[in-house]
Amino acid sequence: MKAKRKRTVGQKHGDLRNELLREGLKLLDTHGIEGVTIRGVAREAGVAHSAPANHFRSKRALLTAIAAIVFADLADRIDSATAEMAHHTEQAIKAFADTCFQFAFDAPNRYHLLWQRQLIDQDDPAVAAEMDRVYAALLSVLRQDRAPHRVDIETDAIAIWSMIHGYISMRLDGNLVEAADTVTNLPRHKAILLSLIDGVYSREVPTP
Amino acid sequence: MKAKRKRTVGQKHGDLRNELLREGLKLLDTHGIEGVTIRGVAREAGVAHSAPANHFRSKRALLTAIAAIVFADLADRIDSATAEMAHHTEQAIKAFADTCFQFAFDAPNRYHLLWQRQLIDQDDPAVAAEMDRVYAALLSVLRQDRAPHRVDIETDAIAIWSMIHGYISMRLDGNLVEAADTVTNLPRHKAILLSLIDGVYSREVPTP
DNA sequence: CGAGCTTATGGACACCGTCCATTTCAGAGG
DNA sequence: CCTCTGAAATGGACGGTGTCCATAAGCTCG
Repeated sequence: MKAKRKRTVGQKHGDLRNELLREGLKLLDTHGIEGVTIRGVAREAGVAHSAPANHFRSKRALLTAIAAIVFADLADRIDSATAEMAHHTEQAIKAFADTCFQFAFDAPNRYHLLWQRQLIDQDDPAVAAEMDRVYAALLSVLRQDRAPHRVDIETDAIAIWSMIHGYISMRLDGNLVEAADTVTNLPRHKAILLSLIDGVYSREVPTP
Repeated sequence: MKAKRKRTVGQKHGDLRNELLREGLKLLDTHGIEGVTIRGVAREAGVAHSAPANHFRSKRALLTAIAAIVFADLADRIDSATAEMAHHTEQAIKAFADTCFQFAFDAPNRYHLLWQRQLIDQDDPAVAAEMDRVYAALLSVLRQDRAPHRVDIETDAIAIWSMIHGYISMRLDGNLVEAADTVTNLPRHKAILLSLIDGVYSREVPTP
């Protein structure tokens, strides 16, 4: 019966893989994406510089594994936030957007990592699964309590996600906005964006 | 009178600085942002690995100079595209958005570089000036032919830019969209986005 | 107990950005 | 004309990185 048993955790170090991931998240938060390095996480974990190679075949694989954790966290938050609003579509959309805002502004480095195709493998099964959970949550919110005269749900999802992600990116990267603006006007901007999303949700079908 | 004269161009190499920038743009297009390296541009230009140090104090300075060129190109395109529509606000907004789409999908690496705060110095005078030109073009478009019952122009600008930049980022990074979708549906998505922008432009004032 | 596999180690290599001393050379001033 | 100066280019060095390699250590199971 132990034939298919999971590998025993207690090798030399015990649980180095997760230890490396934890240190990677710490470095990500404190020193940015550029601060996450194979030798760095090894150093923080107190092992040789080449030890991580046994758990991650490349730096890309390490960052991908970290991104999967971050994605799962985001998906969890979105799920629980929208679940409370399951029967109120408009509130659920707001909850979805607000969860994204909160997450991105609380941990900008984590949010950034998720979309860096150059650095992570978005086709990785774990990453793709968690990304699908986020997308599925948005679709699920849009699916319920739906007016009959709308365009298809995917189109609404693309539009809403464009606005949410675009505003977050603009704020995190400082695009086209004065620096003074970025701190003081966050609540106002959030309200505007949410009203915009309302507009998307209740607009007519565009002429094709 | 020659005391304040500009430095003669014909030093040893003649025009190494611009040569390095040209090679940098080539590497950016062909090998992505990660492919642009000080030693790389020096190699392509046929000079010593430390020669660029005389013209760019750091890699950040090199990438910033490249970004300034790219920004200027984008601003030029936007200016000429919107100038033709100077008396038709709705068409001008579409022209602005379409120019951004075209630019980003034609040269994704260049577009990406513009917003990488980690890599370039957005407070650099040249970069900031060109970024302001883009923002000014959007504001100028919104300023003319304006209905009286709107929110302030900056708010509209933020909303419109969020959608344009968000949609581009989503497409370039493959966010939440199936790969098959990304190629086939571009014209459709563009139409949808433009109709969304119309919605922003003609919406009512949100409750503050 | 010993075989075998996984894991950890330390060294090596090729890059990279940056700093440094040195050399080269165009142009200014005597 | 000739020297002098200072910017530009060179080559070497250092520390850091990702990746590969041979080796050693430790656990599991036959």
